[in-house]
Amino acid sequence: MSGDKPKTYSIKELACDFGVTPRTLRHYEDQGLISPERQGQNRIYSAEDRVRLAWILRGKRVGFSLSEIGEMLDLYDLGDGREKQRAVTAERCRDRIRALEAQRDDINATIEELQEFSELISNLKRDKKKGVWIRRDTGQPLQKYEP
Amino acid sequence: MSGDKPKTYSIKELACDFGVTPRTLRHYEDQGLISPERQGQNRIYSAEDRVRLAWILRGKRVGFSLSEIGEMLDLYDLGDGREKQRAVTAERCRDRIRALEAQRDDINATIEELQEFSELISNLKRDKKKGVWIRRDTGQPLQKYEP
DNA sequence: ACCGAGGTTGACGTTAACGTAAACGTTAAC
DNA sequence: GTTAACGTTTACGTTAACGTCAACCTCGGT
Repeated sequence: MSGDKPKTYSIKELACDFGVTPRTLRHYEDQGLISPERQGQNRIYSAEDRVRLAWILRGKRVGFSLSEIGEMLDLYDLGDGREKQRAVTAERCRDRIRALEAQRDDINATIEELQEFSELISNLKRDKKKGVWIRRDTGQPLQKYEP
Repeated sequence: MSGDKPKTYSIKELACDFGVTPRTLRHYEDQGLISPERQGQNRIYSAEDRVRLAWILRGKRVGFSLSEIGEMLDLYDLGDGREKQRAVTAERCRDRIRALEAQRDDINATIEELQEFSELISNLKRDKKKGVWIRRDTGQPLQKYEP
């Protein structure tokens, strides 16, 4: 009735859906990040695999290595479920969060500096007499890094 | 009076100040990211070099490659200062900003998911009868990824 | 004179994350 | 039946960002 054909994907389908190559997916499998089912030899990817892959790729975009991503995915598998183990898992989770927050701060700082700089050079003009660059807003001449 | 000894740094000083190795600094120099002065053979790093290095390392932390960082540093040197060139520079700047903002969104999404998950496993408890995990808050059993 | 602590330049090694190519099997189309 | 389009495994190649090591200089101290 409802779950007749849960929609699966071939390796190439899934790959170009996400803008990567089949080789990449096989590589992720070698690293234990995804384990699609098989029809004979061929890999069959499920909707869950899609979600996992999305996670992996976002992990990559924010700068994690494959093994780090592997660890994080392992967290989702909850280990053996013992209390202690779960406490460790939760703590690792929070570590990651802290690292990500620090990274976000870095990004914000970088954005700000780029923003300032972009505005600076957009507002720059030439003082014909002195042959020097000055800022249209403050009228100040350019300090460091004069061209 | 004011600028007597503008404070310089040896390679090792600067390196451990930033928690990297001298080799790393030489490598960055090979890639054209910093060009310290020389006293004979020895490298002498200035305060400006320090700032540059800080920029480089933050660039790394947010996931840029050395060559990308190189391009960004080149931006600061303003090319030859021609109008067109400066327009290009400013646009590239804004491109970078957009990329960084996208990355920040990714980070935020990842943080949120980790947060949710961390809370989930902290609130998890065992249903002795059924031998299954349920959530302390909702009372719901665990769905996907059961251990 | 000698040593150790710092510096230098090669140059080769390593790791991660794939790319690329070879050699092969399967299925659908012509 | 053969060609094309897909898949498979195995294995070597590549790039980035350094690590590591050798072989050397040079300076202040004892």
